[in-house]
Amino acid sequence: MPKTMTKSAQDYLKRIYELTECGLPASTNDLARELEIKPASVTGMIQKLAAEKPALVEYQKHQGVTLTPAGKRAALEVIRHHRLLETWLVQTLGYSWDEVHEEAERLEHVISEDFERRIAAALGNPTRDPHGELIPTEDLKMPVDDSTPLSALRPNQSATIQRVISQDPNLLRHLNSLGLTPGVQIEITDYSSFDNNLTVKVGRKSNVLGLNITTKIFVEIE
Amino acid sequence: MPKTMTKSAQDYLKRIYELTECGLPASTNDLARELEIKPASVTGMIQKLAAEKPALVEYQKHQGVTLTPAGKRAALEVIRHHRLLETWLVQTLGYSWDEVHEEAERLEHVISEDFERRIAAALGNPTRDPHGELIPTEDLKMPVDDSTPLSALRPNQSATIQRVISQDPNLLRHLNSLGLTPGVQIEITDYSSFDNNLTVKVGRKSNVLGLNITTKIFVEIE
DNA sequence: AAATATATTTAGTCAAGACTAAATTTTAGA
DNA sequence: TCTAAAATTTAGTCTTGACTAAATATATTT
Repeated sequence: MPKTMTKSAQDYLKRIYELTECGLPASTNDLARELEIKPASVTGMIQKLAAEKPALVEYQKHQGVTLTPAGKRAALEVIRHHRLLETWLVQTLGYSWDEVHEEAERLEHVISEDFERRIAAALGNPTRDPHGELIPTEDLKMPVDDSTPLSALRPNQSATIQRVISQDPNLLRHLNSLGLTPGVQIEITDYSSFDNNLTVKVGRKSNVLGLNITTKIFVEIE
Repeated sequence: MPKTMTKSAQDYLKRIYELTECGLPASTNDLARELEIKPASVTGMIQKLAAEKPALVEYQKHQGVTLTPAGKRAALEVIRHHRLLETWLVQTLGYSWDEVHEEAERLEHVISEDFERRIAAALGNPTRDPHGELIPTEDLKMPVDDSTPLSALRPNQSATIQRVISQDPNLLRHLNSLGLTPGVQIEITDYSSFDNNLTVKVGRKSNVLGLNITTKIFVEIE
């Protein structure tokens, strides 16, 4: 049996950041699901994070958690590490975008600020990672993203793929085989209001995509 | 006060490997000093390592520890990671040889075998790290080193520096400024039997070096 | 060989971060 | 509104890897 994996404060903060991006506090249950640990364990850790000298989270019993400014900075630091690492694994070591997540997930906690600056510089201070996710800046601000879900497009609209929200290797490989990766130009040629399927033209090939996929691809409309 | 730093089994095995390279078992006290923890803590961990399903260390009360074959493989794995990482930090990110140790010390525990293979390949499967230390091979054998301490040389002998045994950034920077780095050709021009100082010529410059330094530099005699 | 000094081990604590089971709160349904 | 379901928290346990203090074993010195 797999020995119980312990999560760092960094893991909690990163997940809380993700879960609260919509503006709502993160619930204990959601956090537990994301972190793959039991809700009771989450409650315990959250109480600790809220009690830190500069509190990292805002917490009221039964009301969920949000990040304090200090907690948000810590979260963005880890996310910046993660996304720079993914970019760098792809660019310099030939990883494909479906292989990088796990490796970055471990490295993100141990690299120094010096290392972070060196890879950022070596990569030319990229703004997006291989999935198209925005990389927090060195002063720990998250750039605003104004992309639209592909599912919102309709026939005759053209767009450029900005980001793909998935760490599932199978889906990523599938999308790669369809040519649906960040930076690629696409055109909508058909729409079925019955099942919400979109027909998307990439180059000279067309693919019919269901909602399950089109909500995970974000584009910039042209 | 600094919170108590916990060491992994990998740290123990690596230190035990280093301490037992001379052929003798490693003592509890020596290990405790290397790991910067208390001897009592070492005893506890060693007992656990000796009790693992395939034992990682051979241990008899009051007699010190040695590595079992399984423990030795684990140690060489970590050492390979460390040395490949140091090499790679220097070659691809512009670290200097006095800056790499700390970073590699953290990264060595979290990189995957895939990552290891990728950097090894990208570096052309190097045999030595930036300090000239031999890198264990992929099948986890430590190559034999036949170098001689510089302190053993006498006037009129020429040699090539193979390795420098130190992680002290100050000493490393000093040696770098003297041009005494792995690969460099040197010649002995003088020897003082009074204080064991050697005069070493590098290029057209000569430096008088004391025993404290000449025992840390290993060379191949020509 | 005795006596002290040094090294090592044992015993008992502590903190982190997980878990389970039970208690409690909140939310939703009738 | 009252009750059942779902979510959350509390209480108490476990494991890991440190620590201190005390006990014991080995080494050194005379």
